[in-house]
Amino acid sequence: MRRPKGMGPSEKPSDTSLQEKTMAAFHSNARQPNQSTFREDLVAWLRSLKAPKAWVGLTAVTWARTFSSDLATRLASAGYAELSQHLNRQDLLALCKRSDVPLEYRVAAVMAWGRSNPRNPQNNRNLWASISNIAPLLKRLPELTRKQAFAEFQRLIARGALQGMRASFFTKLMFFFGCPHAYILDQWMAKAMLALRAANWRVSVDGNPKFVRSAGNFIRLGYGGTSIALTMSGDDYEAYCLSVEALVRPLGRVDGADVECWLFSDPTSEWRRFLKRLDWKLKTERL
DNA sequence: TCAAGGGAGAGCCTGGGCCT
DNA sequence: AGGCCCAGGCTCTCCCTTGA
Repeated sequence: MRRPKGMGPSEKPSDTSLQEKTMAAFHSNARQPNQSTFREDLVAWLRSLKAPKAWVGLTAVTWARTFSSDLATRLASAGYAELSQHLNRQDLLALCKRSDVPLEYRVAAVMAWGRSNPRNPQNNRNLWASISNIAPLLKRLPELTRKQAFAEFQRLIARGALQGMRASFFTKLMFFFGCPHAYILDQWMAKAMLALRAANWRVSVDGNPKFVRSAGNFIRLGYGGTSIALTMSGDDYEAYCLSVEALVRPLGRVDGADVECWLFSDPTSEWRRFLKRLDWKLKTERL
């Protein structure tokens, strides 16, 4: 199936009835996601796309080399082949379950998988220096709810105990270290969910859908739109996870993690190109 | 045809400056 | 003072071009 004409923010939907239904849903601000929460035409388009290519990150050794040659050497000679390999999700999930691998090495593997700031050595040095502060929380992740875990992360941030790591990478740790039903929330997942949410679209003067982020979003990007805002709470994160799960059936996916893979897509996909065309620097507007 | 080189795009936090 | 915004950081990978 091709991309529907009405998909884009400045293009008119070809199906009038669909347009009416979609527009009616634009003003739905319900916090609990339901079918009208999302733009149905976008969901249908997404469902029709071919499976995205698998994400490929860095090896832990390569990542470590971006800020510490000593650490890179230590990882390379630690006796764990996975630290020198490009891991997929399943590989990384398996590695993170292994208690025989030092916790910080597993964290490095997750940071590498997500390509944490290879262009910013100082950031990664800060991140690495904060690991001892976050280690107790990481060990408890399997026993915490996703809302509790995210709230504890925010408390660490507020105390200044965690530098170089924001929600995008903490949620990766939540996912890989076994916090139940936690999903990764990075800029692309945030953008995907904001774009799918019908309340963030309006009808412009020429009758076309126009992307305008409303004020009621539980997902908030940082300024410039490349990071997750520090103002997101545990409740906000919980609402995000519920939204992901609400898309399992509409998108025909297996579970929330599968939805996340689908929405994250790959950097060259049609879906990603669509997201990039939207204006993420716009301030939120009150309806 | 293949190897080498170059350009562009991918990732995201921080610091600092401007604005209200 | 706090909100808002932008530039900086600068490696790895992919893809296209060039030259042997």
